[in-house]
Amino acid sequence: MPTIVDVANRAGVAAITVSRVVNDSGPVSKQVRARVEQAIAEIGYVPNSVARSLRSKRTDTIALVVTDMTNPFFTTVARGVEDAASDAGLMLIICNTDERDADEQRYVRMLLQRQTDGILLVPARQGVAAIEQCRAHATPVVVVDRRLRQRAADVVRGDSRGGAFELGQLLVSLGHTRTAVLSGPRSVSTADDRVAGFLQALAGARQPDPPLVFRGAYTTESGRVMARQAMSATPRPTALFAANNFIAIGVLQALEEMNVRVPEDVAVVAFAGVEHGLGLVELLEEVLADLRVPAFGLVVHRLADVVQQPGP
Amino acid sequence: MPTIVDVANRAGVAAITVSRVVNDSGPVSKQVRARVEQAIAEIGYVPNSVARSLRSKRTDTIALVVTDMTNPFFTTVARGVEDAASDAGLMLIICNTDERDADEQRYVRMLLQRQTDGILLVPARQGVAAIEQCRAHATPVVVVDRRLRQRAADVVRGDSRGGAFELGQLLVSLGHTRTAVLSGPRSVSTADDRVAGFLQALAGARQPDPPLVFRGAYTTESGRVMARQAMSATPRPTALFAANNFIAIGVLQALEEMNVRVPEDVAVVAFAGVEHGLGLVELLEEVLADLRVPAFGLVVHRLADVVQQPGP
DNA sequence: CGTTACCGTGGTAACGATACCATGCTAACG
DNA sequence: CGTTAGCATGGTATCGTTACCACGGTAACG
Repeated sequence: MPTIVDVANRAGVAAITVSRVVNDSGPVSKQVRARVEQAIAEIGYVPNSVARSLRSKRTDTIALVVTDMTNPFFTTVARGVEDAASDAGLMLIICNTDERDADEQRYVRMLLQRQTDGILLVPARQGVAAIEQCRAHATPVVVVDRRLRQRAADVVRGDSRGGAFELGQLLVSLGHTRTAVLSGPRSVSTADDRVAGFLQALAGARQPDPPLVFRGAYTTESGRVMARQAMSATPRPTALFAANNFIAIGVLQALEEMNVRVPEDVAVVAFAGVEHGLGLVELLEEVLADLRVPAFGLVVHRLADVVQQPGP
Repeated sequence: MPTIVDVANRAGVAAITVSRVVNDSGPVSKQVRARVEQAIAEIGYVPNSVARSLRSKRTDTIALVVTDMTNPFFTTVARGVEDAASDAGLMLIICNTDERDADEQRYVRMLLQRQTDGILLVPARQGVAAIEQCRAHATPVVVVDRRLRQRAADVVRGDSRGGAFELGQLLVSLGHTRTAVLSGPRSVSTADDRVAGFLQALAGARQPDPPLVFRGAYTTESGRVMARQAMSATPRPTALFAANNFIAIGVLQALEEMNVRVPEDVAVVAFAGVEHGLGLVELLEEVLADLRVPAFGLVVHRLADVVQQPGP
């Protein structure tokens, strides 16, 4: 593989001059530039970003660590991030943690070793260890789609509580008297917030029977299990609220297996639509646009209702 | 950020010895190993993969270039690839070309500069330029989900023609007499193959009216347009075959807008299910397992019916 | 005309790690 | 006891690029 020195020799200049031509990073006369460009074309020189990164300390690479990129919400987020990254000349590494803390930390460690310029993290739980690692390495992190107990990092997230509140109100307005919320793991902030928002909406409506609360995982399988539990309660719920799309799929599967018709026998609503995430995608695109400039420690948070300010 | 030399100084050994401890790449006595490990812990040393890659010429990074990761088929593929890569200690970069040759080439150029160890490519068209670039750079490429005219690279793909043939047979067996196939762009092999397989199934069934063929893009919008065109043909088709999931969504949207009921008024089938891709995902996982060992020039193709052997 | 200022170019030393070769030392063996 | 083998460790060069500093030359300016 030809190197910058090969180009330099062929063009009869110094390596640094070739570098100036390639990166447009200094003054080069028209003639020399032409000679260098010709030499590059002739020997098929491709600059080596690894060597460049070693000197410049920038890899022009960012990472998105999600729980599962198969979830359409995260797919949409990832696509938005990739578009923005691409516009900024960055490449995107994607990692799936499946909500496992150990994998999250393993990925973050690998990303730090690679000198990734910045990390967008959807923490499995609270992500404290991972965030701490990044901080120690002076690598910018932005937490996506999760609220943090400690204000350890900048956060960009959708409004889980508000969305769940609205869905709860919707069920109330439809006249449902016995509802169940089927949510994700404890200490995952979106799962907590969706339960809280839902219960808040129901609390105002003085129902004869209190809403049922189930906590499982953000998976289809868990959705099935919780749906069966919910439907065997007395009195039987007339409406189910699935806290994410996978749970919703599991719920629908279980109901079909049980020959329960939707919506005739039971109503199902879900915090699932990608539309809930669209604002998030746009926000992330802006985050990335900023990010380009010095680094991305200085993310500007724009929307107070969907965004949590970083700690002091 | 502490370097290997800092660790070495603190432990009172040479840098190379620290390297041996970190990578387990040579004999180190128990005592020295302990001293080094303590020094690493004390100063929080994190190895710099960029420097390592410069010497070792391996980045432990591969890339997946798809047309659109939002497409559930590619999402599934990407997830499978990421799992396999992760098991092999590799990280995964994802790129979206949106079927644009220019973006494909731009991404491949960037990936080559970064010394990516291997590229999984879903070509926008035939991908000749991109494949040629990789070859010139001696970087392994595997083409995914597309048939190539020239046998320029190893290929792993699903059976578009066979799948479409089966769907065609299904419609025939249901008694449909006028069908339409709504497919993707010309010279995209899956789009061509799905038309061909479908027509082949219909050809055996001597229909009163020939099947209609529409070619657009693999997008929702194009699906809507083609659906409207198809439904205004005389005689009106009794069944539509959407060649991918986005076209299928567009078709269903258009039919709803037109107040055409599915399946009462018109049947809709689609080459859309991720299930069509599951075998592909497993194959890719095996490809990656192989890849780990020397590089991945030597991909073993296992399934004659879904795989095309590389040229000599 | 002398000074300042910048343009164009190059030399050299890093960046942080590892490949390669060398060396001292202990253990095993006939 | 001498020789061989191999373990444990280190020195140095190198991967390909860019940061930093230096330097000659020309143009602008008072």
